[in-house]
Amino acid sequence: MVGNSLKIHDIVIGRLPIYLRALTFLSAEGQEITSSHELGQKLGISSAQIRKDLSHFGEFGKQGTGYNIEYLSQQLQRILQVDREWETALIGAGDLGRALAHYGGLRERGFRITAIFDNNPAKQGQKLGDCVVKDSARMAEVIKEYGYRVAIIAVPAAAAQQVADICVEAGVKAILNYAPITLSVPADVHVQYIDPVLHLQRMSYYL
Amino acid sequence: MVGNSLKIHDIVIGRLPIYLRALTFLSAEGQEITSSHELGQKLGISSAQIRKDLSHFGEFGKQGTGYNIEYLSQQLQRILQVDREWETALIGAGDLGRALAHYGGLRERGFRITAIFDNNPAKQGQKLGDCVVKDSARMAEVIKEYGYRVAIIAVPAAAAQQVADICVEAGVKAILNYAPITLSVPADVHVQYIDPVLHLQRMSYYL
DNA sequence: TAGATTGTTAATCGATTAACAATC
DNA sequence: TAGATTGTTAATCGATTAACAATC
Repeated sequence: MVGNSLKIHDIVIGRLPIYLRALTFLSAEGQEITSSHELGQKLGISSAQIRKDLSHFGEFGKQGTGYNIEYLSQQLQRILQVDREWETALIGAGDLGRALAHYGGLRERGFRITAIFDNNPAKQGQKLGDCVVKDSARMAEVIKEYGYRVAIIAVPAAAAQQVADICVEAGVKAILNYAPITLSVPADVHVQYIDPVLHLQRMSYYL
Repeated sequence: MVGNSLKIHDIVIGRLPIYLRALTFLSAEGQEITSSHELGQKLGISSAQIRKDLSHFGEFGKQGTGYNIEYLSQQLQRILQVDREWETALIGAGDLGRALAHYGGLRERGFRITAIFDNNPAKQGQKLGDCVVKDSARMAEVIKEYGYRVAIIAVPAAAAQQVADICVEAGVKAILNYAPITLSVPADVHVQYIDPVLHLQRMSYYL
């Protein structure tokens, strides 16, 4: 059955990119067909869970055969809205900003950094990846003019909330925040966090 | 009641570093006391959940008053085993490795990169943060000799599984993996993943 | 056909929350 | 005391899994 009207929970959405990543990997290896069992084995997820997750969005497999990798990839890309390229603003041109600007994996998977801001005059004018670093003072103006809806915050913790406020005010609806603080944003703005130390501390508990 | 014998679930462990981070932030602002309600407000987590999570490990608050921030911080650090410094090996001295090596936040919060490896001869011998980049060929030897139990993988996807295998064989028990693939490791080895694109794709679903 | 695998149901399991006695 | 907040219980809510008919 195609998408009954019950709300799909975010935890399900969170697994779709993992499935997509695994499918892309298999495809690159030349494989054409896979099964929920094989995918589950590789990802450490039960096959039932994978089938259940996918069933929220449609029927993508064939009984007895499994899933066509290319087709399922395309469907997941469509569902996740990464069958297009999202212009992404990057705030912060430090070491981390530099790494992100140079990372080709973003573009391959639906996101392209096309504007970079930093408040350090020494960085402004520098070329990083495809972009020239702009003054942070122009952030609101540029985000509004080009209609950026996705931003990556890679500035120190002390500046992150202020940067987020400017992004939100300018129309950004999705923020990937590398600063080690929880941001305060309106309910219609999505935030995801990356803080390596949280992950390390979670593991050191078990050591 | 202090730690009844039921297993504490990993999802609870995963929130403790977030609480610790918020407490450190409040402490830096000069605040001495907080409540589950205040913490929850700042983090977007219910106060009941915070109290429940903490109750797995002991009684850290006072009725009518709340929690002493310094005391609770210390207790969380002890529980998470970050009341010490974990020597951490970093594999990969590209842009990302460089950003990690320069990032002071790791050391402040319990993890210190004291060995860096790269298979590119041009990188070997370079100084990055406190370390000189070593040949990846020496990885197993160095990890064994100094007893590293924590490693950060910041190499391209194609090399990540092989690097993980070497780390595991040499005794590493906790891996933070930045490569966009799911690693295959023995059950007693913990892996955490950071892939910015997974987060971005999770948000673009809603745009 | 025989074997394999899907999509879905129902049962189980785990996580979250509301509520409140205890008490600072 | 009066007000506030903890730690804990019980109820609710959500997520996962086992099982299987359908069918390729």
